[in-house]
Amino acid sequence: MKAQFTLKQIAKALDVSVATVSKSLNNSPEISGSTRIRVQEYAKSINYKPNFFGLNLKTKSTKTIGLIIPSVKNSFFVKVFSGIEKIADEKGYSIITCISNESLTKEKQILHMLSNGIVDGIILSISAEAQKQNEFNHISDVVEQGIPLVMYDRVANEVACDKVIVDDMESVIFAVQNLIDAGRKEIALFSTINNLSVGKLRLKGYIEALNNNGIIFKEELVVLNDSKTEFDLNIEKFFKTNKVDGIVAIDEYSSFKALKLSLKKGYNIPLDIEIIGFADGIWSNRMNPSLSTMSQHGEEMGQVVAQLLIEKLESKEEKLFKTIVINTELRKRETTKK
Amino acid sequence: MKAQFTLKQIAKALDVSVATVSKSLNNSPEISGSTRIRVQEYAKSINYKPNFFGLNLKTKSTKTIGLIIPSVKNSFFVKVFSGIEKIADEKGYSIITCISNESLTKEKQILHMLSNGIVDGIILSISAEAQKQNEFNHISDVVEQGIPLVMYDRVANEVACDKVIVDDMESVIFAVQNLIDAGRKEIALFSTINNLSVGKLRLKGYIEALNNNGIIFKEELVVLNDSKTEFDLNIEKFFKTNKVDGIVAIDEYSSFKALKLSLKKGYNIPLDIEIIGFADGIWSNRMNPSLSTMSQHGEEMGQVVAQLLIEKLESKEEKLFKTIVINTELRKRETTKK
DNA sequence: GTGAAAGCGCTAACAG
DNA sequence: CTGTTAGCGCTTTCAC
Repeated sequence: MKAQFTLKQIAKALDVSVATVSKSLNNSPEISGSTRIRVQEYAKSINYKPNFFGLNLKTKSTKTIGLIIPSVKNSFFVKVFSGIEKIADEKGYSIITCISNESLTKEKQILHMLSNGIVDGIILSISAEAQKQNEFNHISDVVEQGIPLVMYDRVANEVACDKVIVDDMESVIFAVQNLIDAGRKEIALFSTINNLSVGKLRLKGYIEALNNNGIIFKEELVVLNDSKTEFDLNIEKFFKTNKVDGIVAIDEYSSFKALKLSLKKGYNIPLDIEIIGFADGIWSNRMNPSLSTMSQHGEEMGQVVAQLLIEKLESKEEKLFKTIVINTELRKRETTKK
Repeated sequence: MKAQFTLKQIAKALDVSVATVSKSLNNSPEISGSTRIRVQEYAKSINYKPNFFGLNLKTKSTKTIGLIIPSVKNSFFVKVFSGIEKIADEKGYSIITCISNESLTKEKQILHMLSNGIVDGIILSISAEAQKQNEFNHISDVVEQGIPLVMYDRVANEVACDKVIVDDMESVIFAVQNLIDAGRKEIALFSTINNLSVGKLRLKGYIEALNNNGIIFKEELVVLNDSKTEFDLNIEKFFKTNKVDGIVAIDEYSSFKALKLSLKKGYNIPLDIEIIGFADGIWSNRMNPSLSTMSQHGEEMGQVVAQLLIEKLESKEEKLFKTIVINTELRKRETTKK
């Protein structure tokens, strides 16, 4: 790579000092109009760009945010990413994106890598493995080191920091209540994320909703798994042995399985059975029939997360940690009745 | 943010010089075993991390790659990203991800931002706007500045650099031939990406395939658009006035529209009509019926792209520019006959 | 074996 | 108004 131009080179070319060049380019009033313009024009003509490292070594702020995503296979995270990127861009921040791939080891590596001064702050959603093993010290370490950190969606109470979450429990209560109000009696719950905090909260919501309506919880109507392969087996069995008139599926994978297998079983949707899933809106719309979902407002969540972090970065005062809850919303499509 | 530990602090704490600390941490043989170990252990105990900027100001290499994605709404790019990230991670590189949102202005900004030394090399797929306006000077500038750059999927012949593309024309020839071989006579082509080079190549493939089989090209069987809203209008009209027995849809959006509207029209798929799309595999599978697609191997493409760039970064010699073509593959699902 | 010193590109306090 | 100087955190050459 050819060397970039430096202040020194400009200074020599124009026969002024480095300081003069620096000040001119920064529009310092100390410098006379004429030299300022002369320097600026020359800099422009050679396409001068201040070196990122020289710059930051001094100023300490990099205007860069580290983002850790558990998986890009999950379209929710892609949406959140998109929201974060939007705000970051507006505020002049760049994003270094890292994928933990649900691995604890990888998550630790990334966090270590990001805490060398390359980013001003970090945005993080916890990997499945870390949640399963309840290990969060690597995250607390970063916080204690003084790097502003915001957790989203998958958070850990054990870590003292800002958080942005979805009203997981309430969202499922709402979904189940909706089916009950539509006259449904036998409502199943599907999940492939029972290892995640959000999965557990959503299950709680299901139980609560049944309780609220005096409906007895039936173990056989609940298919809870950590993995897709396991789920695939159980769900086939489920449809063979059970007859239900409503399904709430609390993650993307189980949502589409619910739809596919209901069709396969010959159910008329939404007459015989109504389904409410948790899944990407665009794709839910593309289905036949289109799938009703609890929208988690992924993009909005990303925007809120980014705003929260940037606020923190740009205000000096140590504020207390906030937890912001994003409300979900039922998007009725063709798998529920009007 | 609390200050990171620095060499200076370690030096003071251990009552040695900064140079000694630096050398010890870098395992220089100049330093005696005992001090080396003493320094290393102390550094570890305080969780010392070398400052990114101090480091790079001297060495120049950042082990960071800049990635420019036109849109994350397109799952193909998300897959490519995932492949790039995988290889980068393996080779110890970080990724700075930027989204141009199909905007030329944004693309220019990003490129400018990335060429200040923060990244060792750049990976880029051109925005729709740049392709439409045939403006690539901002990209050539970067290349001329000496920053290694690899373009993927949406490339410009005007820019001299490494490229990774898909066999767009051949893939459509293959898809159309497949339908013809299955006895289909009236084959439509749907596109919402007629502004992109890949869209034009795919259209060419369609025409070529018809030619190869002595079938006359009928303008009315082709729905070509730049935008989704425009396409939505035209496609409704299309299904009202035409009867076809095969569809090749060359982008994700038109693929699912083809499926949805064929079902709506009451076609029996794949008996009355066969459909081959270009779309994300996972979601194609989740459809009812599942959609047959030309798989573009997004993840593999990403891996190839990353490998190509990193190879370039790590070899001194100026190699000639390569163009690597990734072969597509027909994934038969339920919208084509066995 | 260890340390002093220069320098990477930039900013900023201070002198002139 | 302009220039000198020091210093950010690190590596590296060269003395000691």
